Amino acid sequence: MDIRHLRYFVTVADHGSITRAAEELGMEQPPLSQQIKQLEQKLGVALFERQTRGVKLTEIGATLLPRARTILDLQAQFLVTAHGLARGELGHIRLGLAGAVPLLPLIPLAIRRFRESAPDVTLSLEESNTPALCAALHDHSTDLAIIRPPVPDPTRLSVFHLLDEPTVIALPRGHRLAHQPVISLDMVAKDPLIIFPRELGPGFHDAILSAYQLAGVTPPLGQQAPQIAGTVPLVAAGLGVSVVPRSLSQIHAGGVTFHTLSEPAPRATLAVAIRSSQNMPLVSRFVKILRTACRKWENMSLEDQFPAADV
Amino acid sequence: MDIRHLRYFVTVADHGSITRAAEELGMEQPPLSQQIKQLEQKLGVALFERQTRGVKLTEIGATLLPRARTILDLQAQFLVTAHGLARGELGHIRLGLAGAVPLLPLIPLAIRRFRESAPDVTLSLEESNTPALCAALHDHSTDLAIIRPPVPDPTRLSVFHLLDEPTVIALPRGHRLAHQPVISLDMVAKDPLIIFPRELGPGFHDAILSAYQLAGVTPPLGQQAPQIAGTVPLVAAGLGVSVVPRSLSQIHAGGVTFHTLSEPAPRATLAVAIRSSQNMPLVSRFVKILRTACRKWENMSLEDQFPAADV
DNA sequence: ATTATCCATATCCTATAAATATGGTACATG
DNA sequence: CATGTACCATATTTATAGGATATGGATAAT
Repeated sequence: MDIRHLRYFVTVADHGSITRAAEELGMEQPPLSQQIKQLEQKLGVALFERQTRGVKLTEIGATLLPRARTILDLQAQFLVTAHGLARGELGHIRLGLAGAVPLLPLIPLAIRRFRESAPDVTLSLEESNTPALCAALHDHSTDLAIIRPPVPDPTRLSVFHLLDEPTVIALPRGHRLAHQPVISLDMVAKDPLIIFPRELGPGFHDAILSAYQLAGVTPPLGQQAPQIAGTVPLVAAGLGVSVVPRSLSQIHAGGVTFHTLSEPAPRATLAVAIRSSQNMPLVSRFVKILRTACRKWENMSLEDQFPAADV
Repeated sequence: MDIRHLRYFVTVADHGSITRAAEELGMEQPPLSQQIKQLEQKLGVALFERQTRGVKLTEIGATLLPRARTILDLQAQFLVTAHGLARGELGHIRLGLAGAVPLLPLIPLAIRRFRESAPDVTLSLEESNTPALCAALHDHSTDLAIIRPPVPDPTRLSVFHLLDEPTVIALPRGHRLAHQPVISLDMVAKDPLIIFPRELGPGFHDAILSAYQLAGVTPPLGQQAPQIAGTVPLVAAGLGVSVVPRSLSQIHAGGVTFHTLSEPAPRATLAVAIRSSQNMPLVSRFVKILRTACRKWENMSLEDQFPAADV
């Protein structure tokens, strides 16, 4: 049996006439008669009762008709879904975000733009750390991840650079340098450095420590923060100072002040990673939107990068 | 697109290899490769990622796979259902019963036998009156009806005789003839006759009245009963006497006694009616079972006709 | 380096769906 | 009552498409 047979069956049933159904189907009457006959033979049942004027469904035919319709509907849905997937207009994307990434206004913006371009795509977000996100990509529990390079195991992953974000230094309220707009690392060499565990973001972690090293100082290590953005409250509590991506300066917890770092200053790099085998148009489109958004963003003024409403 | 394509798609996905899928499908590898390729072109998406050793589902392919499976399942169900309907092994039958018919042990027995022969057939019962049942047959709200002939409009209906049941006369407790085993109609000529409205069963109604006429008497008409079996409680209330099918003697309400009628006695005829256009094997089978059961039943002794447990 | 495995391409063949032509039947109409 | 019309069925031919066979190419295993 064939889907064509079902379509013929339904069309003939709807028109009550083989001749008219043939018109609708864009074919002649004799082949349609034969196809119906063949279907009946294959099924072993009479679907129609031949009358002098047209044909009429038998009871069995009437029983079978709705089932044939659902199969045809499903098949049509199948085609629509496939075409939609082909054009990246529907489906589901699971997006992983490295620590503190959502604080960068750029990212929510890109997500919003993507959802406008593909309204039928459902999106799930998950915030985690870079190594975990890479593992999630590998085991297919995430489709796309914005991470802080480098990735531990780049095999089977494609990584696209997004942007290098400047870092700032966070000082507690009342710190002796709280009034200095620009600070160099050697000026805080004696302040305990609040930093996140290296496992949560080896790239950024190492960037911070090597910047200290370049500055020729070795800070005492303060308490470990549970995540990248988690350093700010600890600074606020007076446990030390911290070097964070500039986007974190949006957090105004407990009078913490953020100060531009003079060179040598680490940079917080962001990249987007996907599986190399990934060829869903949805994902490619998301990556494209992200990259163009980043290019625009890098040419913006500081005020535009962090709109007043957010700062 | 064709169901065959879907079957190929699913089989290749299950085996992870075109070659092995081709074996399973009983065909060679090259045509299967081509069909998969065609399907991908038609859908506009890559379903598989060709690898050096076998093929692997793409993300889109994995999304589409379960949908393809459901379509295949539905199609298989469709075939099974059609074949089942062809053999009369499944489906649904709506059976209409005229008044007081279920009291005849024969009918439940036939129903039970039918359900044994076709366990997957669902059966719905409805008790009504003969004209209403015929109307229900015409408008397809019932498939089969056991009625009391004649039917008002026999066009497009086929009626098969089932049996002629003797009638008995029902007397209230303490009636002057309560001890007489055999009674003739002229003996109760002065007792009010409890009878159902003619609309509920014209055939039986007329049979009763013409029997009285043949006996040369015209009884006073008592209260009308709401249905055929509804006469018995009215007799029990002392409102008169009633002529009922013998199967009603199973009702022992309020000391009513039932007495054989000497000639001229009406007969309560039962028949089964179906639409003439009806050609469902299920229905034909039911009719057949009914008729053979009736033939057997007519040759039974009274004790067998009304088993002790029921009488 | 060689073999084996597996997918892709090319060509041929067969099966089947569709078109054309025609016949038969019941209902409508003059 | 005869004719015409509408509709389905049958027969024959044609074209298309799926399948088989043969072969080539790429990659991993020995």
